[in-house]
Parts: sequence; C-alpha cells; structure tokens
Amino acid sequence: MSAAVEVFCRCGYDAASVAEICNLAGVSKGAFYHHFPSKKALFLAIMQDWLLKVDEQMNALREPGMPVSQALLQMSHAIEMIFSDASGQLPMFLEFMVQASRDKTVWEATIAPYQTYQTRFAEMLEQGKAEGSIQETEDTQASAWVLIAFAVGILLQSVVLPDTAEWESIAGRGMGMLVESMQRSKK
Amino acid sequence: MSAAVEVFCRCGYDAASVAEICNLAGVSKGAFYHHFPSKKALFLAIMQDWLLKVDEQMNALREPGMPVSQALLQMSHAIEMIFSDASGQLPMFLEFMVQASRDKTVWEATIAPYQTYQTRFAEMLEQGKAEGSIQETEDTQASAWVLIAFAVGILLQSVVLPDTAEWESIAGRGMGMLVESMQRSKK
DNA sequence: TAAAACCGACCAACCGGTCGGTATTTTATG
DNA sequence: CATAAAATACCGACCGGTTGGTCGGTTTTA
Repeated sequence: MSAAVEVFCRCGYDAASVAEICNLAGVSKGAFYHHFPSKKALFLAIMQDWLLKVDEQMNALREPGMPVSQALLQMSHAIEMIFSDASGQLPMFLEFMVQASRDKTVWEATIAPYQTYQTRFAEMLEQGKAEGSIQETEDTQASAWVLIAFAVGILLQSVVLPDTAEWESIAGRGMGMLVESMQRSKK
Repeated sequence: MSAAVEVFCRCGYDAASVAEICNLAGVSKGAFYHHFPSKKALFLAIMQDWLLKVDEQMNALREPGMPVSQALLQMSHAIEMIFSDASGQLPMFLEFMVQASRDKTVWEATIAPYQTYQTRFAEMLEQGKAEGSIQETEDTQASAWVLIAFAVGILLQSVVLPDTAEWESIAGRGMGMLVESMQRSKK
C-alpha cells in the first residue's frame, strides 16, 4: 500500500499502473490480485487508512479544558503535523478529491467523513458561544464551512506550490484572522 | 475544445480519450491532429482560454475609486459569476491543479498567473494601508496568500460537494471575516 | 494434506498518434 | 470568369505499446 501511495502521488490514479506498483512493492501481479479485488479497491483502502489517521490526529489534538478559540488555533498547528507527517504523500489528498468528484463509490467514502468534520467544527463553535468566546450572532454552520474551505485551500496550495511560501505559518495566520473575527469584539 | 472540456470534466485528463472527444465534437481523429499537435496541447489551449477569461473578469470587477476593503468583498461576489458562468466546467479547475502538480509544462503555464494574482492582492492590501482601511501591521504578502487559499478552497469544495451548501454566500461570509480582521478595529 | 500466498505468462481492450489518401477551399493564371 | 494548381481541412484504418485483470500452476504456511 505504501508503494501504491508513492506511485499514485507521482502519476495519479489513472496513469498509475498496477504493474509498476507491484514492481515497487516487490510482489507479483498475482499476489496483488490475491489481496485486492481491483485497483480501485486498493485506492479505497488507502483512503480509509488516511481518513482514520486524520481522525486520530484530530482527536488527539482535543484537550477538554481549552477555550474553543484557542483550540481552533491549536488545530492550525495540527496542519503543521500533517505537513511533516505526510510530507511525501500530500498529493494523495488531491487525488482523493479528484476521484471523489468523479466516482460515486469514492465520493461516498470521502464525503461522509468530510461532513463529519464540518459538523464537528460547527459543534465546537456552538460550544464557543456557550463559553462566551464566540459571538452569539455567528452562523456556526456556515462558519464551519469557511474554516474547512480555508484549510483545504492551504493544503491544496502546499501541494501545487510547495516552496513558494511558508504554508504552516500562513495556515496559522489565516486561522487566527478567522477566529479573531468570530470572537466577541473586546476593545 | 468545448467537447474536450466536457470529456475532461467527466473523465479527467488521463482517462479522457482523444477518440471520445472527437466523437463528441463530430470530427475525425485526423482532423483533430491537424489542429492540435497532441492531447496535451489541447489541454494547455483550454487552460490558456480559462486563465484569460478569469483575468478579464477580475479586471472588469475593479472600479478605481472604491476602498480596498470593499473591493475585496466585491470580489467574493465575482466568485458567484464564476460559479454561474462556468457551472458545468468547474471540475476543469481541479484538473488544472492536478496536472500542474505533475507536469512541468502545465505547472509553468498555471503557476505564473497564479502568482500574479497573489501579487495583485498584496498590492491591493498595500493600497489599503495607504488608504487607512487596512491595519499597518498586516503582512500583505502572507495575507494575500490567505485570501487566495480561501478562494481556492471554496472553489474546490463547490466542485466536490456542489449541493451541500450555498457556496456563494459562504464565500462572501468568509471574505467578510478575513477583511474584517484586517481592517483597523473601529469600535 | 489442505489452505493460503504467490508467481508471471497471457489476453482482450484500449490508447495516443501516424499516414496515405480524399474532399474542400483559396489563390494564381490566362 | 473559368480553370488549373496549390494549400488547407478532413478522414478512418492502422500501429506499437500499455493497461487492468485472469488463470493454471508452484511454493509456503498451518
């Protein structure tokens, strides 16, 4: 599977050949098709793994006592972890998106967790309202999408323009700007 | 070319076959290769068209007298135009990104204008500082990237989850939040 | 000894691109 | 204006190469 990730990243799903993946992994085609029913199944398996990891990292990040506004900023630091942890395999993220937009099976597997994240963010924001660290007037559903859109955008840009800017610090800055505007105006 | 856009959107660059494009366009393969030297050249030609259109729309949007903070909000409305204008062909945007991340030729053609946009945004923000509508402490380079990342993220999400949310209004909201945090705190 | 893992030659389908030849349009000429 | 000639547009059968997937047989493990 890690061999597959490498080839998928380099060539993309369609251009990646099963033969090349097998070569890199040091197994035969026969062995491959003994474990996976198809190329697509392999792709989906990789995706499940990835989603699981992201979920773990997000949960690990969540310390209960912390105010929401700070937790969100903390999460932008989580991106830094994702960056270093998955450095070589970030293009897979793009590939997931692309396939999800075209293949119904992939779409269902990707999108369900995606919406889970949005719900989770919205819940955090509601919690922030209760704490008083988020303005009561915020539309938490919409704001949650804003946060996710920004994170996704940063991820995508870091794939396409890896060395153009320091994406981790920009992620932090943007998240800070968004959180600030959601906080009660203090002065 | 419009036939090609349709097939590229539906299947992606690699899975799109020249034969199918020709079929849809009602021409023969011979005719196709008489006008384009290769499949990639066709892809690049489509991309050039797209970039040109985006540039036009952005320039058309720019009214000289307007304060920067308002101009930025106006731009989030431009996204609405892009949405309706290119409704069926938005997946091409994703395809551009994907190919750019893999093919050097495509990368150069995509990324140069991309960075131009960033520069343009940064200039606008500098201008905003001069006007006094943007805080002096803002790092305009970084903030410009934040704005673009958000726009790109919205675009991507609207491709993958077209009917999940009202992306135009979310685009406006997010842009508003970002602009607000860059403005001098008024109260 | 049975089951599971593994091998790699093989296959039909398809791909981007070519090419020899034909139809159509433009230009040059008397 | 007619017509020859040149240039351009177009056709589709064809080619070498690649692909995802199969399968009969061998090795390894339980």
